[in-house]
Amino acid sequence: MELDERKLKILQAIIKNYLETGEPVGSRTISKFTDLNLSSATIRNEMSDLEELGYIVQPHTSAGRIPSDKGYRLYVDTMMQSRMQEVEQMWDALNDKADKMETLLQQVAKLLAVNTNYATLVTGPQYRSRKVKFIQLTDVEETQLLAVIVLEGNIVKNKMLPLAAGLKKEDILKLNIVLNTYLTGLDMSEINLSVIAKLKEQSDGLGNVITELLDAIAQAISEEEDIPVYTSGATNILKYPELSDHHIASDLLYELEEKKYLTELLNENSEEHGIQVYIGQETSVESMKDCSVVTATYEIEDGIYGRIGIVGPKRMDYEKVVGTLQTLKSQLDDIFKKNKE
Amino acid sequence: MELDERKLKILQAIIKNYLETGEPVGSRTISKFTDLNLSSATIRNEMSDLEELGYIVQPHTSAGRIPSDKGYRLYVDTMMQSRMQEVEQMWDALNDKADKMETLLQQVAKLLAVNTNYATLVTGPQYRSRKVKFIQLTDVEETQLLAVIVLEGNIVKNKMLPLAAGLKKEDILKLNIVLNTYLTGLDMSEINLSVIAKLKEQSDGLGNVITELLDAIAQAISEEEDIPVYTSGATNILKYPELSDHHIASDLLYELEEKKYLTELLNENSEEHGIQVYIGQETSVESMKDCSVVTATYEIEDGIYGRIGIVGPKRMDYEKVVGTLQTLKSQLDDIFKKNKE
DNA sequence: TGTTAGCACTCAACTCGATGGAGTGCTAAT
DNA sequence: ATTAGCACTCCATCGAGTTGAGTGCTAACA
Repeated sequence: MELDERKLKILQAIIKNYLETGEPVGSRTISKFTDLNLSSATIRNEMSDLEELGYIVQPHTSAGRIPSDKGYRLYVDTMMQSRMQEVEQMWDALNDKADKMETLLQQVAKLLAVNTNYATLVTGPQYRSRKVKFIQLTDVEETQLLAVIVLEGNIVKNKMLPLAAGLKKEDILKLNIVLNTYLTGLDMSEINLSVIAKLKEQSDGLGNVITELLDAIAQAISEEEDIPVYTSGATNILKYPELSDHHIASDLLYELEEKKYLTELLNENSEEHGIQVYIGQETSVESMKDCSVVTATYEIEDGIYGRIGIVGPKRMDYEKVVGTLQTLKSQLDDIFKKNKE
Repeated sequence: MELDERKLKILQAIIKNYLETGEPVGSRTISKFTDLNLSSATIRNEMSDLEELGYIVQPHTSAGRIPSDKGYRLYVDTMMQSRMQEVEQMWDALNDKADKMETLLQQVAKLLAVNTNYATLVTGPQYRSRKVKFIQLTDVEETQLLAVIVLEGNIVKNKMLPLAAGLKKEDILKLNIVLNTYLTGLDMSEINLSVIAKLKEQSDGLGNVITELLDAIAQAISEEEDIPVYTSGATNILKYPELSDHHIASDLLYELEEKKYLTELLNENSEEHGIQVYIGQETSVESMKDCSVVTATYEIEDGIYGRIGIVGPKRMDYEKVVGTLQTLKSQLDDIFKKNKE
């Protein structure tokens, strides 16, 4: 059996209708809903075929049909055209905040959640390992030393260290020079014993301070390694009856709060930079088997990417979601490109 | 009518039992449950009295009784003794992370949530307005200027500024000196026009940079003004049937995610530094009228306080919660005291 | 006078069957 | 190939009846 033009139209109509109502849709509805001018009986025959082909399923006999994962997949793959959205306010709201990465991304997540009524995810940049760009030591008070470490991508880390007694201004100055000379451009794996030895050698008598500093730097770099995931609008999922079931909702909300497996999900197919749609079991995350997840990749710097995504019911408005993600993606790209200039 | 010894015992038994089961408790249960050796009929009479006194209520005729807000209040006020808890792991887990405020507090929230099975809140320090302690400008690259601003309480803020062309090393050095000289020890309200004028006067020709810098400083200070609230274990509330009702849970989870009114709640009675218990309508937050909230205040620095709290069903294990909060509070106090030394 | 046994009464929760409606599959006619 | 018609299925809903927990009241008892 083939999936001809008419079957496709009917399938499309079924999915569209189901997306709106959330109820199984019957043959009579389709008969009226479409402009095909076919009787419900004919539709029934076609629907029977579509079910046999695996695109739709019946929750139980004598109920209407709902799309299967395969049906959604077809819909997403073939029928989706990007729609430009009325997301002007997004742009404004974003530009306001475009300086502090953390706040920005949290803001993006929130914005997206408000606009789509789904739960949203945003990850920061996924560096493999950041390189040190700049280090600065300052004595803030008599007893406190402030270490500012700037990493690749202008990530700034601070660390307060207790100031060893007897460390003079000129010692600090010297340390600054030595540290910058030997560490700039290196990442974690490159700061090995020989580098450390050379550092200590060059900083006569200040070896113990160096050790502490290196700890701080190591911590700063490794802190960035587990990429942060920002979520928003988690409670939106309660708006969809099929997800607000006690057990499902509980698992989902927990995952969105804890973010244990979310990173895995967002790292999946990370070589693919377009828009990804995971339907039902296609996700690797157990708690999301009744949802669909749509993600997009944005570019922060050359070769460094982050992701934005939304989590919602299988019957989500794919067209709109994809459209929104696309515009948001390109806006983020713009912002980061501009920021770099 | 008086609340005699026996009535108190019965009330206590009712509450205890209700805390465990979550079900209205009847006279027969109490008759067996307590060691008073009274028949259910006698208990019934006493319960009738207790209801008249307002300590317990019937959800409907022919149901058992549940504690009223007034009943809980009495219980909390009179019968609660602090219990030292098996929270050794807490201490360890906390000490590991005791350097970065933000992470620490998030960690505390999580720890508390895991230990109590309720939703938890933690606020950072509530300064009125922070004073500037130290400012440092550095040229990280040819085109970028890094401003590090240290505020009272060792809150470090960074801001990247585009570097105006033609700004020389010695200009930056000069700016550093001028800024520190005139701004150290001032808070937002004290940086007025006359100070700004003096600054510009002292930094011949670099007035426009100053303006930008002051913007950055203002932003850094005001960012701290809306105190951050960290939450964890929000999904725990779904574990309690009386809160997992669709509407209630949805409102609660939303509030815990958005944190709109939480700050208000945590600021309430902020002059009172002990443990606070809000039962039902006693909270100012609408969405929490079916919950109880317990908060404790901890000290970060002399006169500067933060708060930890938990949100759960009215039938919460007050004894345990208060105990846990107390030990956690004193541990936090210790950590910050130590950090200061 | 305080306590208790006994009984009638109440009410939510549950079970069960009947009903109705939405939807299907099949068949025969067009 | 399409359609009208019909029997059939199954879920949702509603109401009646039942159950059980719990109360309030009264009368008897220590």
